[in-house]
Amino acid sequence: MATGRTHRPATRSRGIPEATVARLPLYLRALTALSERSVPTVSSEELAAAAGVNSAKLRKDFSYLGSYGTRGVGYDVEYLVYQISRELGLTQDWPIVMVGIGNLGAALANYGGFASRGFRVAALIDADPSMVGRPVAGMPVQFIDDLEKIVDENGVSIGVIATPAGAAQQVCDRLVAAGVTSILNFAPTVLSVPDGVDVRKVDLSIELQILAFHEQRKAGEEPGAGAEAVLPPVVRDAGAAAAAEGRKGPDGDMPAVMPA
Amino acid sequence: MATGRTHRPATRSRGIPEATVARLPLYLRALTALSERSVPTVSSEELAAAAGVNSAKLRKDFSYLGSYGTRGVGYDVEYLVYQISRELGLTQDWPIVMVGIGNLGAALANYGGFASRGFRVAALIDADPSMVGRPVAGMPVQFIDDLEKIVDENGVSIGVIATPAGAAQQVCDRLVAAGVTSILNFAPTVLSVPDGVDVRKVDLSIELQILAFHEQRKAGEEPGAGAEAVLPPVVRDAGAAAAAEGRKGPDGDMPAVMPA
DNA sequence: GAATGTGAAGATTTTCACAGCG
DNA sequence: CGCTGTGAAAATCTTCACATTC
Repeated sequence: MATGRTHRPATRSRGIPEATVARLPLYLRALTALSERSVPTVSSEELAAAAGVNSAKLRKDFSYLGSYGTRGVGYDVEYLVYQISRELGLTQDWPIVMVGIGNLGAALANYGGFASRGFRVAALIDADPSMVGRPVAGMPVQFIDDLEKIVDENGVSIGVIATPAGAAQQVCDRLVAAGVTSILNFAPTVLSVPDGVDVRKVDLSIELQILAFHEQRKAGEEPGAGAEAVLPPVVRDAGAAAAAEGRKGPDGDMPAVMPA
Repeated sequence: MATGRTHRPATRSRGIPEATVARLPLYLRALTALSERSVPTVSSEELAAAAGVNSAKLRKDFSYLGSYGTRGVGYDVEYLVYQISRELGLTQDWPIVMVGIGNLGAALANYGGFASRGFRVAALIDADPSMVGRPVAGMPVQFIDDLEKIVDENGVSIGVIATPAGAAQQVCDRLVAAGVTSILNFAPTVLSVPDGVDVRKVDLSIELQILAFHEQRKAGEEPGAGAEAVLPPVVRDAGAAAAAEGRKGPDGDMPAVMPA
């Protein structure tokens, strides 16, 4: 590959801010729920509440798409569903392949929300020969040797990686070489891809760690607030570390001994 | 509840920017890998590459934690592992409960990365009586009626929701009432929680939709670049919409007929 | 009157670039 | 000299507040 490396720093998507794009699916879901209840129109205030954002942000977001509302009235639900779907590319059919049909992969394959809304699981692929042929979510698992063929024949451009961390980069390389240009990565690894390939990662343990950070904060804060008794969790044996000389932390203090 | 509502807008965590907090787990993982390979020190450049960020960002992030590096040398791997772990609150033991042991819940329970690094699955809970007692990930599923008791007895402050969307808010309310103050939500719903409770959401289909957006972009762009043949996906029947009057989209044009 | 659409202000995040220390 | 730590600039994102339109 010539210029290829990680990330895509500049290529901003035709004016629509990334932060807005990330919220469009939220709006779409809220709108779909309204649509199913046959609600004809909705105000920015109501829709924002349903989507869990504030109304100014929602209106700003929509302003990037165009003027789809009516002043004094609100937004036409069906119309907006269509416009956002179109913007997100969900009026097309996106065949996807899932690689790595372990616990998580199988759960994802069975997950309904996956299959809905324009995405179609074209194939499930695994490297374990004993998995091959076994039906998961009503579809036989295929062997990884056929990955390139499967991608090619189905015109797949989106791949989902749910393999163990060790296999992820290799699988990723093969997917990319076969023509996949978007990857959703569930393996706890940083994937390196050439320019022009998008990677999104979903990492369960990272989310938990972020929560733990905030949770820790709460424990040391206002002892009256919060819900019920927030009993401070037991302090574990405290991992490992090297010898410190003249380090300064923002707390000022640090543990006198850092265990190895 | 008195003031309670959604989100927590102001309460910035003791100076460390949220964006930085979100990256600390990434650094930690990269550092842990280095540690296992017994690498003693690492430069911001190397570590940044391993974590998939750029080095200026990494150094800035670390500067919020304190001066933990050595100029001309780099960072002591073990020391940094310890400092970041501590900052994230991972030197404590966090008992968590998982509610909703369906496909996804079971997969999560089995997911190793969940149990590692300070998190301990204290209980698996489900509302389906036929699940109760069944062992999942070597642990018997408990009935949802005991939720409050389980949370209380184990001092749980972090809950994971992997129920169907319809049950999520109800489960959330019970968790919060029982004393849980951080929630990781896998159900495709916006959860409403009182102030002081953190919610993080992981949504598989949203991630896919964001990828689809970028994928759609690529198709309409430079037809030479990208990998191999990017065959444009088949256009589906195009969902639903209302009649349009004088709307203007940023493209100027829009479909003449919008199917209902 | 009601609610959108949006400039402008404010806040946060990223990047630059280099002073300062080992 | 090499690499960290960090002010300052740039970019991005959020919020305000109100003119505009139905």
